[in-house]
Amino acid sequence: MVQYWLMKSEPDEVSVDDALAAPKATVPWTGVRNYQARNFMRDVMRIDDGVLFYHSSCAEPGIVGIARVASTPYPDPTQFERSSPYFDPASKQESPRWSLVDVQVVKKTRNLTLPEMRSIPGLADMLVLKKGNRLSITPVEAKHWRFITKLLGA
DNA sequence: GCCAACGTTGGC
DNA sequence: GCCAACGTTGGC
Repeated sequence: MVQYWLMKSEPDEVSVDDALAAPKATVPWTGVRNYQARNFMRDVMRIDDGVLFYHSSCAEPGIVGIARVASTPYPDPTQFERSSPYFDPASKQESPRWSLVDVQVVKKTRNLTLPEMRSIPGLADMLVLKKGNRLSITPVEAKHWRFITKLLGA
């Protein structure tokens, strides 16, 4: 069964435009260092799951594109790169701690901003809007996916 | 830059 | 296993 996700990226690191410019509009979702988010990628996601591409930690946080899960999980290479900010000295090649999936942008949309999302009653119970939420990957209910993709004409 | 909220670490 | 201290996220 296809599931839906919201995945946060800091546009200073990888924006939706950066992803679109990549080969096949596909980027490895590097840098996740939270176990819950990792478990979603490693254990739950399937190829073709729907993804809301979200810009965080920026001037106008919001959903900026529709994407899809484009690979099965594999070890995040940055955990082994000594020069990377995501280097994890405790992770071993033979038992990698951090996994990721590839994400392919299907369509860039207008920015459905965080304030606009908060203003829509039908979206109020989205996990990403819950107070104190810091999780960079959250599951999205089918009703929310349908509402948002329709709203964005995607 | 501030700070609320939450996750992780490590001593005990 | 508890929990204080610390670090990070991310909106504002």
